[in-house]
Amino acid sequence: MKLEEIKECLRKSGYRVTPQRMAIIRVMLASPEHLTPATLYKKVSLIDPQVGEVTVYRTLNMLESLGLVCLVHTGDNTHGYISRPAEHHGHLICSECGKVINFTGCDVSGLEKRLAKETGFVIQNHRLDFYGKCRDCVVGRRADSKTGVSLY
Amino acid sequence: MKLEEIKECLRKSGYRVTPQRMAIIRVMLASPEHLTPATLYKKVSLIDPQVGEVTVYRTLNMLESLGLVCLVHTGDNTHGYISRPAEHHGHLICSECGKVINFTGCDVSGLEKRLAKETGFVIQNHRLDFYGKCRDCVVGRRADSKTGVSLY
DNA sequence: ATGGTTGCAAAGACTTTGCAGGAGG
DNA sequence: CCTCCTGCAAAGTCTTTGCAACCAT
Repeated sequence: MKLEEIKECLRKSGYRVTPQRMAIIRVMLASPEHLTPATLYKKVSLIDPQVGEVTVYRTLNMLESLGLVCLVHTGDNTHGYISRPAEHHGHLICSECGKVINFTGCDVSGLEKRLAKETGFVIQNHRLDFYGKCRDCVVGRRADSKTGVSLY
Repeated sequence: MKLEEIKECLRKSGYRVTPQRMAIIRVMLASPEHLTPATLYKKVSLIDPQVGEVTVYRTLNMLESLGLVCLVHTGDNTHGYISRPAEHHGHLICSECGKVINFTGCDVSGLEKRLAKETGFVIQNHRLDFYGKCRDCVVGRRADSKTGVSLY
């Protein structure tokens, strides 16, 4: 999703477009990997030291309620957010460095129908995540994406 | 998994079998739904008021590291644990009352192979969760499983 | 102008840790 | 008997809230 579209989405939903929010969204869009609130805050601070950590939390909550970002759980009781592509997708999560790769084409509609029938659930959404080690971590090079604060 | 098997598993792993741990495990086995640490603590307190909340946390961490319980995320930044059946399974999570139903037969091996090839990931595990409303919540009756402290 | 937003500080919720006494093997 | 375990309290971490000033519209 483009920055302009997101601005439109905010305005339409009655939210204001502020420099802080734009800085946060810009960092999210530029990051292929998931970002914890703390990491996001550090990255945002690099491009706009004026943004407070509280605003990061508030903005993330707002973006999630609008469906513009997506919550990703990474196994060890931590979680991060990633900007949501237009279509439904799943995640490939590296348990070593925390890298998250999106993928599409997770067709589970057959299973979904079966489960709805068997359980009476009205299914609204699903999440399919794979956990493992990414190429870099398998060969030993340790990507620093978890702790690093580089902007991209 | 049966209580006796779990005892065996603890002993084999060098952990001791204590009344506190048994009380916690018994509650987990008796609960079809996921339990947050706080809820689990309340339920355990009903059958053994001597067990401290800290022990619940420590025991959950131990059980998870042994793979005997399974962490379930329930959307709104909360999480719970559920005892893990022998075979791999996914979850059907009710966003209304928090009920969790396990299901099996989530065959995603084709997708898994494709992703491993495309990304170089070594995939070790996956999680497939469906979110929606359970039969009870759809028809309006509100199950009290989220806040209730009844033992079963 | 005016009502949503921000940053600070503080409170709140959740989880882990240090330590002395106690219990399992 | 030795080591691991427990409970308490305290500390630590993460997230939310109250409030006055600020700013987008």
